[in-house]
Amino acid sequence: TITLTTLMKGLCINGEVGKALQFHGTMVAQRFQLDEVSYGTLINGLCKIGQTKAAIQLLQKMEGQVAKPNVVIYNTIIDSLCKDGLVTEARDLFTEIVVQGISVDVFTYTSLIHGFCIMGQWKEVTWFLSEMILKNINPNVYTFNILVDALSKKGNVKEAQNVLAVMIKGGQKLDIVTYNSLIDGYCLINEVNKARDVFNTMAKRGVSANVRSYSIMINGYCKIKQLNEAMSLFKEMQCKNLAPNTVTYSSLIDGFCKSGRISDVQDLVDAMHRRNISLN
RNA sequence: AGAUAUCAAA
Repeated sequence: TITLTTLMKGLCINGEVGKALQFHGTMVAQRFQLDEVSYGTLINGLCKIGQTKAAIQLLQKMEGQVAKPNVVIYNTIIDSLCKDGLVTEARDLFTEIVVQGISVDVFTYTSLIHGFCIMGQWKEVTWFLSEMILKNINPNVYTFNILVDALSKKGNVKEAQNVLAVMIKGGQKLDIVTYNSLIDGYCLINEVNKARDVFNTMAKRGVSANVRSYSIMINGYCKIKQLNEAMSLFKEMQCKNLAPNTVTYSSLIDGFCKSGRISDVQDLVDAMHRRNISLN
């Protein structure tokens, strides 16, 4: 079963969810018992290609099986519903499984909180946050990062900073995603110098910038037309063996275009070709 | 030894 599940996961990663399902069908026809992890793999495969409906159908098929849906499978579906913006449906499913006696966990709450953040439903965000804490399911770095990101995107970096303070007080280490989210928050309100401070502090705290951190900073500088600073970070990242990607180049190209520096744009496009970075 | 949650351009 483990071997077959690994194989199906491989097919899903390759974008061949259809083949994985076919394979599963063949197994079932031969009366081979698949377990909940196998079903979880397929359900996740469907969810990740935007087929939440089909995933739910597969979940319903499980209900008459020996392999019963577990919390991981429900978490997968709840997350997918949230990402589709169907937070009401996600919450209904959550209520239903709690009634069924399934022990929900930090994944369940984190997905729901993310969903309500995306929808801007802050009342629900705080509700689920307090509920999980009451149930002694402690928010982890993923949960906190979602809050930092959502507040930053809203332009509320002050509140985002408060979340960082809570994390530190609770002994939760900040990671690269925490910093990237906050840096982006400052860039979005055009406080690029503040963003740079956070970027520098992060290194001092032993968290090294990744390609995304550089892309965020470069984009911030491009948006305020500080192309020299953008280019200097662009060079710096490459000294650190961080390879700029399509997103990094897009920010730079956009910045140079808007400043009418077409020959610099040409150089960037040439560099992309040389490095086999796909243009989109 | 196998399945689920967080961050960047347009």
